Amino acid sequence: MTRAERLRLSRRAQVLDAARRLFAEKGYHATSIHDIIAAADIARGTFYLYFESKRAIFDELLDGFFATLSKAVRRIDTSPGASPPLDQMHDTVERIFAVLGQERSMARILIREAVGLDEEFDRKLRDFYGRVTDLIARALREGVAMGLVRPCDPDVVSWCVLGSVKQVIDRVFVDGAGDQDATRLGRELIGFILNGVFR
Amino acid sequence: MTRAERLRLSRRAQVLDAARRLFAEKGYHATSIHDIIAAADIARGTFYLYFESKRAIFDELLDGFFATLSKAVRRIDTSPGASPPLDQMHDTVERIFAVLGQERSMARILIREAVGLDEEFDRKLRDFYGRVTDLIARALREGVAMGLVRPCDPDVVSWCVLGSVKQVIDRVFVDGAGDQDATRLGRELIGFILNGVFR
Amino acid sequence: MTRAERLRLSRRAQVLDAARRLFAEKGYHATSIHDIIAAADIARGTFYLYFESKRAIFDELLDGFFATLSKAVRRIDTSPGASPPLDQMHDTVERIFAVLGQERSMARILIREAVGLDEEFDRKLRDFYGRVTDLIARALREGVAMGLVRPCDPDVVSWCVLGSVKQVIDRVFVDGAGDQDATRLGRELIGFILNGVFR
Amino acid sequence: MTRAERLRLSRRAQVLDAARRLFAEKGYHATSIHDIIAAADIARGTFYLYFESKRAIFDELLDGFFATLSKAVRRIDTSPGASPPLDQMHDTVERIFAVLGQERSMARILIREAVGLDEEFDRKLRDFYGRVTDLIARALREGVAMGLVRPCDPDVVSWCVLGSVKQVIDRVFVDGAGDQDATRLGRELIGFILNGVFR
DNA sequence: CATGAATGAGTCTTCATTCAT
DNA sequence: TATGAATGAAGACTCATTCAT
Repeated sequence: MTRAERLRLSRRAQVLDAARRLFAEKGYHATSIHDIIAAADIARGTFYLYFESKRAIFDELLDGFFATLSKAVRRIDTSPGASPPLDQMHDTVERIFAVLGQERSMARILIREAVGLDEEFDRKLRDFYGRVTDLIARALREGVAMGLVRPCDPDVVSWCVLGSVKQVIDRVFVDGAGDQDATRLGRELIGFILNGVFR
Repeated sequence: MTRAERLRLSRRAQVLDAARRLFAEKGYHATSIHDIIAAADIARGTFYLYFESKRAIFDELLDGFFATLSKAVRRIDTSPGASPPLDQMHDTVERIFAVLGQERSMARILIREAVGLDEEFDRKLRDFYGRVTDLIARALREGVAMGLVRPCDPDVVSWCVLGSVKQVIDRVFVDGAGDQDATRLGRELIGFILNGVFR
Repeated sequence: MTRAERLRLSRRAQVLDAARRLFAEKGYHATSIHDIIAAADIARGTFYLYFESKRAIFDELLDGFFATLSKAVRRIDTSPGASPPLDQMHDTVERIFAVLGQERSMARILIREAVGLDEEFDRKLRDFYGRVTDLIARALREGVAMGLVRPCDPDVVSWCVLGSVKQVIDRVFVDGAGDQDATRLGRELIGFILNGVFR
Repeated sequence: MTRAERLRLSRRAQVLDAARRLFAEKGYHATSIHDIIAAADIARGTFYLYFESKRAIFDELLDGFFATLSKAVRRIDTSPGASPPLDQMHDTVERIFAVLGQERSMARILIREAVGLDEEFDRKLRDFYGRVTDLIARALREGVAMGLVRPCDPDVVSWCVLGSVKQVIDRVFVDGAGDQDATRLGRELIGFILNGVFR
């Protein structure tokens, strides 16, 4: 990598950083290009050298975060040698919480700012969450087949699972409801998902 | 009520209707006053005769829907003569689904467009959902005391319950995932909330 | 005069009154028809029953005040039996001050609000002040002829006289510089006009 | 100064120029941003690049003119070696007339358009004229002490002096009463101020 | 006479994007 | 690459005036 390329990359990162902070803080619409270039300390034209538009930079932030999150969410491995499904579930939840805890701005952007922005973004969100619920539903189907999971509509239940996770994230990482212990939260969450509220 | 008053009301309703449809369709920001008055077939000034601003009309729509929804959500009555808690739960879910089914635009506005609009709206949403989770958490505490509900953190679990409901609503009434049978959905949802996924 | 006519007149007066107060207080542009009808406690349409437009009511106020003021300003009578010119001058100044003292709102409107409103008003003001300076210039010419007034350009000096009077009015009746004794002010003013500043 | 800076300055000047001309011609309220940008041949946004608002540009014009005028008005120097007070007075009047003669638009704006615009502008005018009358009153007091000026209320007389000057300016530079010889006008004006009308 | 709902031209201002240097 | 001056479409909102009742 040449020096120029490295500079270019750092410039990009610098702008992305400023944008992420601002989008999380003020929201997409309330953040102007002016805000971003002021925070990144670059000229107006320079912004458009690295990004096509305001939308594009938001897009990139979101896509990057989808990728990060996707890595945290793994399909449950039910092959003989794998660790117990419950442990895998736990690990996924912990990985998700770890990512969100480190990138609260992105958590906020994902949960608050990207919602209802426009059709394109709505589609992206739907796709991402769709991939997640597909994983969950598939796991549920396997679970049912194995007799571990009670008979249910795996699709509807997968939405419930996703909704539970999202709402906990919203309260904890976006609203910032107290500085909760992520491990305990994960245990409560998984406890609910597995057992519901009944004794 | 005089004829003039009736006219006035219908005018308001006419504008509110157009605004609701547009906000749901295109989102808050993408909907301009121009769009609203064109859809309502009134003059620019007439809009401001009935509403203070674009924000104000959105506010009114949202507040009205909060009121409607609030009526659907009732505290679970555990006094001797009351019907079984489970039935009450079912009824609440059915009432919510009924309201949302009839007012899909408002469902969309609530779930998509009002999220992350600005601090004022965020506060409103937080307040509304806060009231709902308070009701749920209180019911859980009573349930625990009565030995019906397994020991858990009622707050976290109340978020999970809310999240489950919201996500199902999102998929069904906003994305419009097939024309699902509301009663069946309610049963699946409640099944999950009560029992989780475990057999 | 019929009862209806009397009512009509009082209505007019009521509106004129409100308008005068508001124009003096907030200025022509900052005063809206809404302000006027609210203050006069009449309906929007009623305003246009009595006055053609916002401009028209301002016009009427100004014209009325021109008439009142014009009555206060009298040509100096140099015929044999008349009272001394100096006394006449004094009397005119006192009459002007009396009118302005009673109608401070109109004083303010005349000096502040009517200036630079539009060409039509500028012309009206020019005409009024022109009539006044004509009177003054004519008196000066007679004075020169009689050997009372020093040789000078009567036009320029008439402007100076008018300017002196206007500025004193501005300071005293518009800015309200202390509650000055009108008689003393008049004496100082006339003293200056007659003798200038030299000993 | 870089080329860019020079360009920037000339742009500003170009806009200021157009605005000055328009404000003088049509008045503050009748001049729209549209008029200004059309006259200056710039885009709407460009205007706001250089000026915060319509008010701000008017402000700047007025402040600049106050500064120019203030330089023309000098305190009368009565120290031993100074030129005769009368000559100094003459010089000040000539300087004022010279400035106004060259900037008729600003003369009109000062005398007509800035009057009664709003409280802020009224205050500015009052301050400026207040500084002028303070200078005059102080000179008068010294004159009285030196036995040159007849005993009088220096404040009231200072208003008269200001009023005389303003009215002459109004007639000559704003209404444009003939192409008067400024020197002669100055002499007539000073003659009046010093001696009044009496022989 | 009185009303006040309705009108719509007109205003100021913002801001994402372009492009000559 | 980097700059930032320039652009102009688009936005929300005001208010004098009209007219059907």
